[in-house]
Amino acid sequence: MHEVIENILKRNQLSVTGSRVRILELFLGQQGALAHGDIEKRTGEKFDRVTVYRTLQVFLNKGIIHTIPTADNSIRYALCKDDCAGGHHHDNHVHFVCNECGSTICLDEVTIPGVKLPIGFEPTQVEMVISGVCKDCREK
Amino acid sequence: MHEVIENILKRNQLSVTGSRVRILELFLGQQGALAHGDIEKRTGEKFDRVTVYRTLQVFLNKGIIHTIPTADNSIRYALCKDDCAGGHHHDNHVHFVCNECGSTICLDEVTIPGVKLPIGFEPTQVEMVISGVCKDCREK
DNA sequence: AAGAAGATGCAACTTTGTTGCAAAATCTTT
DNA sequence: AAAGATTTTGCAACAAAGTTGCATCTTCTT
Repeated sequence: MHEVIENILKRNQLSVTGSRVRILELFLGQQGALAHGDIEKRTGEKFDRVTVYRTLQVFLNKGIIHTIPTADNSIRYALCKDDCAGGHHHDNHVHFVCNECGSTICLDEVTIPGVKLPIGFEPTQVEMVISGVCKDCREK
Repeated sequence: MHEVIENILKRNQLSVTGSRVRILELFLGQQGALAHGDIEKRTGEKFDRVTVYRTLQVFLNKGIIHTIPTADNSIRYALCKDDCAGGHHHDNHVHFVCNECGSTICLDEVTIPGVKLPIGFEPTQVEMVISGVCKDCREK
């Protein structure tokens, strides 16, 4: 596990530091997405709020994580699949937000269908967020 | 114009007040979506910040406007088409965010295609946001 | 092991959003 | 058209979220 994390960091020319390792651990340890607040809580407030902000910012710039749009105000972050290059990365899967448990899940296997835009509009990125009840909550 | 606005308000059992009229004017006077900040600026800070928040909240509850999810943190609001009933309204069109001019546009004529979710997931709402370059910016 | 480069924590601050309450505006009724 | 009931508004105070500068501490390089 720690091997994998060091790898991610080094591949992106990032130094291996406590907060970066811990935050990547969190992302790797679950399939869903994390909001800033989640991360603060789950690290046991071990790192400064500012450090978490800056770490996430760095990960975003490097394309290690991506943001997920939500209808409510909160930014969610999720790990990118390996082939996301810094900055412009391709994040063409559907995101699911569960209204019961609040978790956000990347449905990597569900590809976003194409749409035909009116003439003149030139798309560069497509996001699709589906909210409802997730598998785990349905089974309860 | 004012006729139309009064109509919207009365249809929703809302009293006709300065801020409500002005804010609806803004929405009707352009095709895109507005963030809270836009509204404050364009009203010339004539209304209290709190009033704007509360007005938007009321419009949301009545289904006069709807929110648009964005990957950055800002909530955008746009007018609903007439047939949105209070609370649960159907907002099944694609939203477009222009990276040049920053405007958010409802593509009412583009319907969100259906997707097949993995077993167990039960969707209640689907949002689709496409970013890129809008028609107006392309033509420049 | 030492120096350079980079990351962290702290403090102070800005921006964004919320709540309670008194004053003001709107609507209803006569 | 005015009085009273009901809503809405603005203010103040607060809470939460995010940012910046700077000194200190870590990490990386050689």
